[in-house]
Amino acid sequence: MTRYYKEYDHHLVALDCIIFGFDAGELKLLLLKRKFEPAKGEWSLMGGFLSKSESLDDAASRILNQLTGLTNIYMKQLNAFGDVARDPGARTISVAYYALVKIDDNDRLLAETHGAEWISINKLPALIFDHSRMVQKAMEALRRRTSREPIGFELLPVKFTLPQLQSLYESICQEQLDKRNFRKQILETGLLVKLNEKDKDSSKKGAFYYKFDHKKYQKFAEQGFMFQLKVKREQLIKESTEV
Amino acid sequence: MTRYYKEYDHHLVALDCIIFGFDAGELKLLLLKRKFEPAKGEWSLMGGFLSKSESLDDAASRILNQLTGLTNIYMKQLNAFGDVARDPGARTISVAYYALVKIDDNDRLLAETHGAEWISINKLPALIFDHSRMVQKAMEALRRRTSREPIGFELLPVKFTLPQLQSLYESICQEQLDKRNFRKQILETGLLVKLNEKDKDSSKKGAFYYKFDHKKYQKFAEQGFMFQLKVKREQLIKESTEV
DNA sequence: TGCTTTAAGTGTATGAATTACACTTGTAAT
DNA sequence: ATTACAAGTGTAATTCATACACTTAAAGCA
Repeated sequence: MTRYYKEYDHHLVALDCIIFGFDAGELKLLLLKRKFEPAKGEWSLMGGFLSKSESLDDAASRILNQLTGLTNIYMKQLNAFGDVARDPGARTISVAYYALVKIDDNDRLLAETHGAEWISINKLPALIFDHSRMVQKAMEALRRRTSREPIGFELLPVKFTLPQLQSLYESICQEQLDKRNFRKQILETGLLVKLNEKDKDSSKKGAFYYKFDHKKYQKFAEQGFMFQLKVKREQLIKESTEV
Repeated sequence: MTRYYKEYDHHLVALDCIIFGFDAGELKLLLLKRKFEPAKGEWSLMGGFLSKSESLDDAASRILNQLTGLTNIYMKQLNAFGDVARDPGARTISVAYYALVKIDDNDRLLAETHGAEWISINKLPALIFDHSRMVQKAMEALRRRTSREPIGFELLPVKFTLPQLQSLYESICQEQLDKRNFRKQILETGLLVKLNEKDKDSSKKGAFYYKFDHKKYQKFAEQGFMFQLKVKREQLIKESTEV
């Protein structure tokens, strides 16, 4: 395999995962305290190194799985970060991925055994290296993508209520939405199926559960149609410094 | 520097540049015939390898400069490509960048000495490895970004006419635009300055030259305002499969 | 039992933005 | 002087985004 290009430098390639979850009305990140030097004990994203035999995507999935036990998770590459001194341990290129997971109690347990914690996006501690910048970029990417694709559902349980969904969108956009306009818009897509069952936890009246119609969405997407939630325009414009 | 992480694999890291230009009413890419094995003689993006002492961004700029002699070019990271067998020469991670350049005759000359050619986006040859996929993604990124930021100007001479600008946008969006609506929209931004001079090449009447008001845009951008050209919405939605 | 409390759920009217559309103008060439 | 060609110009119709307030269902408690 390595017959060519012999004369060029070789580099460590890391993967870092920005893992988003939604719980108790808050958008959260799964962070951990670093267990090794350098910067041992400081808050960090979950990361790991690329090995010869795996693709970037595979490596990112493996690393997410190590921490959460989860597979088949919505994951997208964010960006490669390659400043010379970004990691004081060694020259390292890091490819960041963001993941959207449904927080549930099993995963919560596994994460805890790794010393990981779900921390609200509004209360993030300082992170090592350039991890805060990665998080910043991931938030922007998430916002832009959410407005074009129904990825919010990746962060909610299979059954969810409209108030929950709205609250999720509000967390992502960092902005209050009008209840009636939100419901009109989201139901207009025809991608939500109303269930004959209510969530009684958050109110006496109870809110109907809905589920997302993945099959229908699939069909639409294939035909070139895509979901687009219209958040106030200025919001998107502000966030659009990145591709 | 390399005290930590000793036990992990090291990798070749390449940079590949998708170089966009606009000429004769067509959006073009600067491509070259590969001068070395493997895949010698086949069409390829301009690329090179990352060295220990430079950041990804610096390396991408260096590589663009090698081919075109240009500096201070609009360049953005697109994505990292890391399939195990993407380059048959060796396991290589490639970070792709796209660049927007103003094609002019000097650069054209330099590029030619490297065996590079400007080729219309509509007549692209087969490219080596995963370069076609990179180009595909770059087109999508360009489209999305163009609708939010006035980067079209990076592809035109300092002085340009509105018909030229419209033609550029049409090439990028792959769609006909209405002349009156386009002019209204673009002039409404207040970012174009009309010059007292006409381009007579393309018509007897001649079209007034305009230039882009970078300073004014800068001020707007700092205040959170950003240019947004409204291409037909479906267009953008279709293209939004990537971040 | 009925009164209170709480969040869920519902429709319309106004203004803004997008779209569609056709004729006139300026100039060079004949 | 006439022709040919692209540049340049405005308005009306429609669609979309926004703002906004009351009713309903059910639990808890007097």
